[in-house]
Amino acid sequence: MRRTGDLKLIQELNRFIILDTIRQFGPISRSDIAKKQGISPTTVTSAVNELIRDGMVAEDGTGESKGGRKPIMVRFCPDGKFLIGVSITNTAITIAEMNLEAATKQKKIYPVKAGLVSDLIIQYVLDSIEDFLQSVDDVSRCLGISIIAPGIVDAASGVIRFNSKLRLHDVPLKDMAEERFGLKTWLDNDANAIALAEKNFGGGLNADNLLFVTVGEGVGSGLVVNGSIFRGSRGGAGEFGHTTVDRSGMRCDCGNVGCLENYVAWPAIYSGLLSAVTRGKETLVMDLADGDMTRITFDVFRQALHQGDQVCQDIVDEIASYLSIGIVNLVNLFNPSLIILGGEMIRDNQVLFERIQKQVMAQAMGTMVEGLEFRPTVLGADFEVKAAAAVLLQDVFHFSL
Amino acid sequence: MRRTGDLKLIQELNRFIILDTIRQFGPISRSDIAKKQGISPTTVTSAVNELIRDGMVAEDGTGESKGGRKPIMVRFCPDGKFLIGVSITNTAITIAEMNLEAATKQKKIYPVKAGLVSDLIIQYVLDSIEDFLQSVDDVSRCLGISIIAPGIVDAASGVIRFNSKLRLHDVPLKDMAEERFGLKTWLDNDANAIALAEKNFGGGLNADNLLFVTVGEGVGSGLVVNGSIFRGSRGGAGEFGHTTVDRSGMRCDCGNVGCLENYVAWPAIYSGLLSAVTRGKETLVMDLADGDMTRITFDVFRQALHQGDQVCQDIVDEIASYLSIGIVNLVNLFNPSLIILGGEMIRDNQVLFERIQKQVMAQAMGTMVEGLEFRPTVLGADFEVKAAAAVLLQDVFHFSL
DNA sequence: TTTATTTTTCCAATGACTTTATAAAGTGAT
DNA sequence: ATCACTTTATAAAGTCATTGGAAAAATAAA
Repeated sequence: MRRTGDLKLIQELNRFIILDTIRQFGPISRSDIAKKQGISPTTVTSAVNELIRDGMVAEDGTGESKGGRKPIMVRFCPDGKFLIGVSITNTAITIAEMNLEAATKQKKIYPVKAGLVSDLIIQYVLDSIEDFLQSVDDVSRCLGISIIAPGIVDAASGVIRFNSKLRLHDVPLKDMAEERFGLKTWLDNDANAIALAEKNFGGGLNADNLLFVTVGEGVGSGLVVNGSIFRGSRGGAGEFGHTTVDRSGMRCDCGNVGCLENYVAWPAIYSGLLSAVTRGKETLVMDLADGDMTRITFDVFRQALHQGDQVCQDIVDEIASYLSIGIVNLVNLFNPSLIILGGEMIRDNQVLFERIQKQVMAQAMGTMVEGLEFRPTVLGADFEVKAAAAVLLQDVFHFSL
Repeated sequence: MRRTGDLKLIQELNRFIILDTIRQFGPISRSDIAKKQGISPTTVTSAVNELIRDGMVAEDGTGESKGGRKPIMVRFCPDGKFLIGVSITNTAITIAEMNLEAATKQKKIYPVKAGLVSDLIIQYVLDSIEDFLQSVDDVSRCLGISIIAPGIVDAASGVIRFNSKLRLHDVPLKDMAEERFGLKTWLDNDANAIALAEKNFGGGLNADNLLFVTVGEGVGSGLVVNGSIFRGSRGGAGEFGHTTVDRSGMRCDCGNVGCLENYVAWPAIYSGLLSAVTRGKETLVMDLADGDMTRITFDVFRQALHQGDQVCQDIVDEIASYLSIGIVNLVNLFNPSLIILGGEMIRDNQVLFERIQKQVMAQAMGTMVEGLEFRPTVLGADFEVKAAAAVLLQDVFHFSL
């Protein structure tokens, strides 16, 4: 049943607008809030008083008089409430307590042992959250738990629909968490959440349509459309890694041919390096890995590249070429105003970054690249839990810091 | 400035919910509306009476008693208000007066002479609307004018940003029309509008994410995401025709390589037929065109195909192959639940339709094709103005008939 | 000191909603 | 046929978040 209009609705809406105004423009006086938003001073006063009672806002001294009584400034109190962010990956469960600005107050990492999959990993996630909640005081001020996970996630119903590595299939994690902890819970896809966090906390404020592309072990993408995460019909959108870029390319596990992931993700790079080595090509990677090919990692690759290794440079050229085709397709379809590149492959790889940027700007349609910007990720170490926080804050407050 | 909450807002919302309920479930009694939507009977009564005064709703006899007083049924009156739909194409301006169910009451077609471009075509559009408005009575019951046009259109600001054939660049058509006619005006891209109309009037009701693909003179696509049109950052989204499907393909005018449009749109087909003829291949098309290659049209091609012409069959195979790659990419990115195929190339071409369907279902990712449906267009002859109506009705009433 | 101005708050009025009550019009058992 | 009960529609009264106007508080400028 649709939400109908009643007095509670308009109050919620106005409280929300007023809080957002304080957050964005604070410290600010009650009078200025009223003027800025076209709400009567009376309403602002009562709303602000309530927000002060809730601990979300506090008075903050007096401002400069403009010819009369000095204004009493009010400011946003990000520590008035908090939330729990949870990130599930193949290697670790990261859990953090964060305030309303997604600043971490405490964080714990629960390692995932190899082979911990299916029901067991879900139990481990829930047990880890329970453990974490021990160290949290005043649960009444907790807005809820936000969980992000790789794979195909149906955010609306809170179900992990599919994750091949963790062997998850239709896991109603949101309901499970809500029942166990009695806290409202959100669940979303990791790349989408990171894209949202990049927009809201990472300086993508002016970009209503933002594309996040990550290249590492695999290829992922997250899409923010009109300010909120774009999800497909049942959450399964943005499988950028499995878009065809070469119709005469190699067959992929997914059933298609010429999938992007097969050309630019680490497994492809690794096998490219091996084949170069076996063909006797001169490359620094084997030296840097002490002759042990199992020790060829991203870092080794990056190091060789920085030292001018030709094999690595050729590989980067090829990655840039394939990735650019994929990104051009996305640009022509979505017309984003900001593209953020992340992941191990692009980190500390200025050459690749610039090559992609140049090629996309040249090949995408003219009207699409006007004003199109490229940026590396800026979220830093806590990006996973920040991403989780972004999902919750967007839903509760439409926050974009 | 954001809209703030006031009493008017809740009234508008409730009126809207009540009207929508009557439209969807009518004839229905006031009491049933109240129960269905959780609004008090009193509110429903006063809202319905107002809607009756506005001519949007009428009483419609009495229903069966369920043990008490007989209910007075009310029903939706689609003719209570009307709207003007305008479609701009390279060959004609089509204008229609339609009711709230997008049923045409009158329609005129204003032919566009070749070479009528730039400012002149815009003047011609406005003059045509003025002419059409002469034959409309009671402008006070007109909701407004909705215009759809090909090219890159910024719906939010009402500007045609770019149209190469009509030589339009940053034309603020919405403002021009509003100023001249004093009627609220909408402006949107044609393919997007058609996609929305297919969803709202064409039986795509259950599909919140719908993809519309048209193949004819060019390749176009429209995308409905979460029930409303997906537009890029400044309206320029869905340039499906210029997504790369073959990285080693031919260079396109747009600056990219291997663009879909170069393989599946009519100009490509036409030159393919010509080259077959000049190479002396046996084909029916020349016979059907009376030996005059300028008379080779879609119809000729279709006819030859239906008569089992091998050259045409091979071409259809190739179109299906390329188009499927493009659509698979879209499916993997957007995860739509319904794909609607339209345009001259697909009309009356069951073979192509089925081949695309089969190939996409086989090559797209497994989780994406679960429940994915394919359908041909169902809008019929007035599809252009119906599409325009869909844009307006969606914005004013969120209507989906 | 007086006056004007700005900020904040109190209070009554507004208006759209809900609840409660009432009337109208029916069903069905006695 | 009568009476008890339902269902539908509307009228009257009550609720509550808003607004506008007035008052109070605090300050600058004359």
